[in-house]
Amino acid sequence: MKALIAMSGGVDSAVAAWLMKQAGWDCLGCTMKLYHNEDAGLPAEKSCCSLDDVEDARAVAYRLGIPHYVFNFSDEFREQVIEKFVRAYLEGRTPNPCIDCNHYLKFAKLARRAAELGCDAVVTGHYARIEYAGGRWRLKKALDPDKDQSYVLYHLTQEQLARTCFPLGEMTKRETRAIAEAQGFVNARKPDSQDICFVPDGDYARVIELRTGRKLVPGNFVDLEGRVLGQHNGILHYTVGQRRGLGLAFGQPYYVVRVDAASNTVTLGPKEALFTRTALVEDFHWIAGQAPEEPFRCAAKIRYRHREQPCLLTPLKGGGVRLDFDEPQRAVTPGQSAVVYDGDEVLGGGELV
RNA sequence: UGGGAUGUCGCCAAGCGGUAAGGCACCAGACUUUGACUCUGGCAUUCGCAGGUUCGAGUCCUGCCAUCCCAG
Repeated sequence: MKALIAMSGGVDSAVAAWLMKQAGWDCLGCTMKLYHNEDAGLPAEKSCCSLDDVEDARAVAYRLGIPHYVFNFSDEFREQVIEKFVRAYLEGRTPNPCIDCNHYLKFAKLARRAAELGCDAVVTGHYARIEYAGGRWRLKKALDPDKDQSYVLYHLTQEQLARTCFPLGEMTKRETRAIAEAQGFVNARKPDSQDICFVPDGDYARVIELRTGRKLVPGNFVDLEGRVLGQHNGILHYTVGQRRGLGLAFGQPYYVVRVDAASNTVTLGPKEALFTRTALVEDFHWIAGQAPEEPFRCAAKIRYRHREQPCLLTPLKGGGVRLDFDEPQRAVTPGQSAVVYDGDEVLGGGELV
């Protein structure tokens, strides 16, 4: 059996490759070139596919004695991830580009490439598990709850799951690092990645300005009743639930409650104003392949770093879903993804409206 | 111009003779394969200005300045 290993240059995918090799697979390593740092006007460092990272991946592949390729997917990445990211912000939403990258690049573009190369499976360093049970493939949370990344994988289909391996699904980060250390991988102590890969310094607003050539338009901060509280620096600097950077003082912390692109307005309010019980999700993708007919109870995550919350899911006409949480949830944010779980299993997900 | 009130960190605000609370904002760090949130730490040698009383004044006295309110 032959596997194509997506090696980012980080420890996780390096160890994933090692594990596959140990399991007796015929391994091919590859690193996707997703963007050019220069596009963001930044030096080539601290990102998931800079030159250094490619070199790290290559070094690990060499050590494992497996071939290593670099695929230039920058066109697809720009069209499917960066442009969508920019569009979302201009419309007042808050995107999660990692989800799109998995959806369109790793498990679509890369998977097709794998097939062309005669590989039976695509392998990544994600912390998640895949199981076949009850007549279908199931995506499940990683055993290590602190590292679980199943949230960003909800777009996977039955066909993709059948041809994907997540060797780290039952590992803890500690174990992963220990293996890397034992194997003498150059990236054994490399820090975990963070931030958006194509926005290494965290200033996403600047990247958007740079890419659109659009000057940000200041507008009003308003309170829940519509009264003007002050001026903002352009809608894309704000996201629902945000506290810092408002520059306004009211005896208590104030947060962004809503961002409205049409009126170029950012609504602010106290913490209590952020809680809502109902969330609407559009274009819900069901991993099993088909949507249930009836409402049912489950648990849903509204953002990456949060524990799923119990709720009632109601399928809607048009492929969407309504989630009614048992407890009001903080900062339901349009553009972020809601992912639904049944215990350890990911049932599917979609974008919050 | 009379009468009243107030002037303490960017904003709000304790303090009432004993040597500047707190909140918000802001900054830094931590956390984090999205944006956020959160957490920890930092942040007025100085109290509108100038004198005076006192061992000692943001706190008392005098004058000035500024702002607000009510008169007119």
